[in-house]
Amino acid sequence: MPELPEVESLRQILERSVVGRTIVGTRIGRLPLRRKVTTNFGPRIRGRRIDKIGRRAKYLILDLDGEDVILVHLGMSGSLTCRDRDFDSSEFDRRHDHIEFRLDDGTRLVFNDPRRFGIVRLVVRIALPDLHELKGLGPEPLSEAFNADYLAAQARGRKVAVKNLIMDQRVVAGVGNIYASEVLYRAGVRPTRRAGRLKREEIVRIAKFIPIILRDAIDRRGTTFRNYRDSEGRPGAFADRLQVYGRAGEKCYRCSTSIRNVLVGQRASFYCPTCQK
DNA sequence: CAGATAACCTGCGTGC
DNA sequence: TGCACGCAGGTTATCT
Repeated sequence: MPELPEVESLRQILERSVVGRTIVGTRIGRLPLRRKVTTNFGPRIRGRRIDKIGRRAKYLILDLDGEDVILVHLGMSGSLTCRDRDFDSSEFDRRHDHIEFRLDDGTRLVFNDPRRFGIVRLVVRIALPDLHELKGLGPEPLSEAFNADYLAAQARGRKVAVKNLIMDQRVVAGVGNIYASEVLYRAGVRPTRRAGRLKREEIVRIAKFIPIILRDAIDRRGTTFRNYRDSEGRPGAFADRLQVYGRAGEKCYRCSTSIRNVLVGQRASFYCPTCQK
């Protein structure tokens, strides 16, 4: 269920805990996931050192020494957690633990995903840019490439609801359902507005708040709405900052109007009918 | 082509 | 308690 801030928080945790560690073995649980991991997975990564942890959109990229990288997507229900050496191995959950990476310091990195919408793929590094998963992704919302002019160009002539536009990974990579609602609340724009009908000033506000909200969420290690936990088992503190998501029927913190929940593109979308036009 | 919808899969909370 | 139902933070194939 993670969006960009949750994946980035995970990246930062792994950067501190597993970079420099060598994979000494793997254990396979249920599988398959949304895509095949690769053939010969275990033998191919045994003995490889994890050199770097990167991120692109909601994808995590574990850089190994040699030519391979491991691409990870958490889907709706995935998690990648560290288990230390005294974690009882009988607690390996064959139903939802799909892959366990055993590291040379005795810890284990476990990919768990009940709904199996996630992806773990071993690919060669040079193939990364052409990879089906990464190919069509839009700019990183925290990069210079994402700005008001760019967003205006993307919105021009489009009839989709603005919320769908900013959740479209080809337009901007990393915004999901929670942060889309939060961004539009801060920008004062209703989620149902047609993208092509937005005024320049509204586009400017949306483009401005996307990185602001995402950065704030990263600083707070993401959002725990239901049961999301970061890789160290801690809930994300951005939950306390949510202005509209999950607050249907509750009062807007700014004007006390009752927050509404409407379906936009089959997804729950929360907004304040007074603060958002 | 853009846009809308269905599908993928499982768990959990709710209401009867 | 049991059960049917709706809903979930994502992506993508397939329709119109």
